[in-house]
Amino acid sequence: MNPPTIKDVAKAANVSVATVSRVLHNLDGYSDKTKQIVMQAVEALGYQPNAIARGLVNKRTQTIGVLFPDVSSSFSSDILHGIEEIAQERGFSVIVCNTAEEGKRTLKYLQVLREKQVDGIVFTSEVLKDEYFQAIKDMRVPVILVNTMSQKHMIPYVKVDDRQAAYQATDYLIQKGHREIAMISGSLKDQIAGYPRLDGYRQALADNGIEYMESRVAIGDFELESSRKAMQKLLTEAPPFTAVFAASDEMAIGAMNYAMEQGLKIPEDLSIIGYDDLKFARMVHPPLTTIHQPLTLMGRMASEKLIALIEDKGSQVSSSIVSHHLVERQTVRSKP
Amino acid sequence: MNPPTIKDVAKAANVSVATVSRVLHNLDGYSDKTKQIVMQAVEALGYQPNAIARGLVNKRTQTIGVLFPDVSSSFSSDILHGIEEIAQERGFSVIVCNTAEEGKRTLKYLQVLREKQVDGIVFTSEVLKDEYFQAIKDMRVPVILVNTMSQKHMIPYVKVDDRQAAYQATDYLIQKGHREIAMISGSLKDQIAGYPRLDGYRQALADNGIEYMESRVAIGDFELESSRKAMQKLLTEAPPFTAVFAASDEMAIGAMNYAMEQGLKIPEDLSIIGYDDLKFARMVHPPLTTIHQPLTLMGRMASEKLIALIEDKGSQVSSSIVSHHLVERQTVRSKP
DNA sequence: TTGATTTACGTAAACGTTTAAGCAACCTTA
DNA sequence: TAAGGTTGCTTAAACGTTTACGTAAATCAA
Repeated sequence: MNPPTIKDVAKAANVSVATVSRVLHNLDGYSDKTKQIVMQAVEALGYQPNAIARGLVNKRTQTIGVLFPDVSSSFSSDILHGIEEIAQERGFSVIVCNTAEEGKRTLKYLQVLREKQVDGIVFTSEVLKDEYFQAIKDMRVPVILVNTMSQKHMIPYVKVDDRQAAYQATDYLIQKGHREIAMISGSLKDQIAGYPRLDGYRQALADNGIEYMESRVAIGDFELESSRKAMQKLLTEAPPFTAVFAASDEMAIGAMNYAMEQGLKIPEDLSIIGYDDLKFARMVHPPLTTIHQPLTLMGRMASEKLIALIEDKGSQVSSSIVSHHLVERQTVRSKP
Repeated sequence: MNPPTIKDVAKAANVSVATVSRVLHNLDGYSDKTKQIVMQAVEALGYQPNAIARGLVNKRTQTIGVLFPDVSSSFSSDILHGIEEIAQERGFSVIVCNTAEEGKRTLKYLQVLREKQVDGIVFTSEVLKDEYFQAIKDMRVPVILVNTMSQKHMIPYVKVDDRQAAYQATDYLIQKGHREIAMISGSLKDQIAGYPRLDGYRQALADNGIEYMESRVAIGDFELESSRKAMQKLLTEAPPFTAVFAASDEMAIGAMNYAMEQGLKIPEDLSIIGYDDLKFARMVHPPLTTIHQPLTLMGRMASEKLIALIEDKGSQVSSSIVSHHLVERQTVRSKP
């Protein structure tokens, strides 16, 4: 009635469970004949190993936990895709956790992951608060950061160089002949995707001898609605500009839509460049020129690193700054 | 050195493990004083239960597996979000599986889920092949279908009525005064999102006394590129039309972009209605009028049903046809 | 032939829980 | 006071594996 266990197989094959276990694992210590018999019994009973029991003795679950601020975002799910791909290749399962950016939920999830004895954790797109760090440290499993990093703790991470990418985006606009360039930034308190991108923008202006004007930067929250407002503000209050660098694709698109509604033509009247290259960047019209972040690749890399740490404790893995690149589509025009 | 176990707690509190287990589970059979002592020991040692050991004896892992054809799609990740939300509320973890629509991968994943002793499975957006069904049946855990169903097997599912939704989309165009209506459909072999939607379209035409013309339907694969081609074909080969119903948002957007590139104005020259209401439907310009599928809700419902089946075997849960609705944005105009 | 080595197993402990069964001490009740 | 109940525990088996250790038989070397 119950699923057959290794004992049932042993009984059926008239050997001990140790022998069954050994043939199942391709160890040695049995004759070819016994191997045949055991295999037949396995077949006949339809035996499937129980990973829970195995996990108990091995202290390994072949499972990793992944935390996202919002699993349903295009951003997160691309990363997840990469993580899952490698994990599955290497025989690991992944438990997804949606933190909703809430500390309580996050901590609760960390506890669940601990109780479930996951072998490692990847933590994405949020700042690693001290309490999270402590919780993870307590559970003594490796952790990899994706699209975030920690100054305070030496934890391997995978991310692009936001400052440099923002620099490049801005510089591109400048090379295209623009000199009055506005920016729609995320919160400056955001040490990952906020401040550094603004800083890259500022640096690019400086290096090209263009004055930085605070009145030309508006702050959003990386999402659509906020950037419509930001755009409205820029259009009414800022000194004139011919191009905008938005710190996320979603904000770029919000800005673009608002501008179009105001009768501006993109890119004829206004050039826009985004950041992320999410799937919908190429779906909008005109398709968005933007900074590409290789999210799936980042997920894969994180998975690789994590599994390396799990399988070879002792080994040190380093952080990776992955290379972004600018993808030219149709929202930026050359200014004569 | 090793994490403390229930035995360590027992030793520290000078009681048996059974007693510790009971106070941890709020059963009775101990005095208030012992409870205090045990709790103190738990605190002092920082004891955390081991869910693997627990799973072994309880034959319950509090884990469910979820299979997606493509985890990174906006569609899947919205469903996942809903599933995760309820699961976490009810104390379940979710393992994500990306089948990539490959039979081999799917079967491999089903085996992994079996070995990991998941308590239930949700299977989404793909036809449940016989071999999948057999594998799941063999593992004797409940399963819920989302955005798909099985004629052959009685398995509870959660989905919208595709035929009816397509009917409604088409009928809406007709009510808006259109009579020459093209359709960009998915593959007619697709028994879920392909044929039924075409059929709904056809039925709506018929009910309004409009002739169905095969030359006005083009076939795509639900994705962007295919619908550009489909649109091109319609524009060059089909009898003139004033509106298009696309069987997915992504196809609607591809069609829309192609039309705009050809100089058509949306919705002045051509009305378009989509299907899905994915996140980017409101991001494009003009924002897409479309059929809303409540994906997150569907995920939640699936989770609820699955957990009900897990917790109360014996109980029968029914399928749900969830209600879609049409969301009016700006890609359809009233024809005078 | 003898002793050593190898082969082919079996035995049993261990992993960290839950829980049925048992039991001593105390409390009722008649 | 004896029989029965209750309270507050402990003991030990069980869940399904892995694996260190033991051992009998077969093989080998000298």
